[in-house]
Amino acid sequence: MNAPRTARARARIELTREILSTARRQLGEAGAAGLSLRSVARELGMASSAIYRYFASRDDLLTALLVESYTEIGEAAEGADDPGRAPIERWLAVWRATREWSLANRHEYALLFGTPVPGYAAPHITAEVAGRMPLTLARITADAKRSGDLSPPPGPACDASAITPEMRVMLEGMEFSVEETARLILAWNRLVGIIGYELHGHLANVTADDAAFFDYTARTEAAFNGIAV
Amino acid sequence: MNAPRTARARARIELTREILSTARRQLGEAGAAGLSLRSVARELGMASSAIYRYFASRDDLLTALLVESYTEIGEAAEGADDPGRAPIERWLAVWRATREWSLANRHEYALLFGTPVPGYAAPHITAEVAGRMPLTLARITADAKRSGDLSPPPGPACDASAITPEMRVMLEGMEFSVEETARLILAWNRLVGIIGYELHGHLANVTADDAAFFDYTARTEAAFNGIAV
DNA sequence: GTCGAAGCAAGAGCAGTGCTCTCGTTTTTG
DNA sequence: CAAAAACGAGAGCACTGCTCTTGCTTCGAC
Repeated sequence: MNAPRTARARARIELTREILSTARRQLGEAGAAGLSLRSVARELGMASSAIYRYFASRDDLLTALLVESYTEIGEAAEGADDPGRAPIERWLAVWRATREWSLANRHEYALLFGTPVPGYAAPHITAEVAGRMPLTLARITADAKRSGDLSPPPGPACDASAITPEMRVMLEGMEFSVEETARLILAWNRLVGIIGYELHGHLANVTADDAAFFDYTARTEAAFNGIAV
Repeated sequence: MNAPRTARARARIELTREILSTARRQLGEAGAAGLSLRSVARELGMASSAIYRYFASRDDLLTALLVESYTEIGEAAEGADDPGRAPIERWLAVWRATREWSLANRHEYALLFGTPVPGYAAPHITAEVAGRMPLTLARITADAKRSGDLSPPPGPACDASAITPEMRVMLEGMEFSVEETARLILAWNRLVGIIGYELHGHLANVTADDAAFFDYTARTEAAFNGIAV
């Protein structure tokens, strides 16, 4: 950890933070489409060209916000998990915390799981931080399995070749079967998907009580993953 | 059906079609973000301002493309369904057709199920046409139930108040229970969600054989809805 | 048929965008 | 102390969605 030695270096990280935070605020207000580099610069009282000393492009700024958001949703999920409680309680808590973060940060959710705005791939950089939320679900399932509380219902078989070896590495030490891994992937996909449906209005004329239906979904997915009520 | 009487009226619907089709092409190439009204006008050899005689705004054009895409994905799903076959075969065929349409029209998929680009709600206009794809799944399930082939596994209960009465109306005549309805909603959500994951790269380091994992997902969801192998 | 009204295409223009380049100024470094 | 690197500001480019005005064509009622 090298501390900033010069005053200029200190000012740089300070200004970087300020740019990021006002960009975050504008993202929360107008969404990714409404986030304007010039507007951020205007708010900070600097020339728009000066921003480019800190972020190479608008997409770079968005990527920074992407990483920040992944971290936040990961922290929300992890923070809601209390390993001392029963698996189903832990499961529900994490699901609810993820939903609540998403409802409170819908534009950030859209940035993470919506349409990839420009064309950036955001590759391995976010792989670490993007895994925190789904890993929380995996940890709960692994703990339940360790204590013998995992009783998944029967279902279709999944070919082992359908899942990457990287996935096995990511879940290292949890000793999941192929089917258990596949079901975890589906649970993660479900959690993101059902929130997306709620946020994007696809449940508008379908669901009357979104929170209740979300809870039903969470319990359904818990049961599918073998976590008993 | 009033046929266009004047030459002007005929030219109008003709030009409207041309605008829509070149806009659709540009959408397929560059995505919704890259769709430019001026560029469409340029390609058609007309002034950009002239477009506004046919579409009140860029969002209006996008909404027209949205309706068109909903129709296409609905037709793809319906067209893949052969009522003479076994429920599981029908189910898989519809799922695969929906996935294939989405892979071939990823920008259109993004328009339908991705981040709502501007701020348009696109309300009851699309409710009819948006329901075609999920209704195909419902019809298969209803047919299976009618012939006594529906055997859904046990699972959490869903409170009836969580689902809207409109949903009951939409599934009129199919006589689904609350749980069956809820599971259908989840199947529809799953189909869209797992395709979105594949398209947006969330499965990049997770899934090795996307088609195989999709089939596994389809079978899983079939079983959850009571459709036997 | 005539003639006013409506429909239409084109162009200029406004406000905004991302991004680049240049030009002084300031700060850091050798 | 001087060379070098970092920096902020401003002008400018090419683009966007959208509006307004200006003429021209077509339509429909008298």
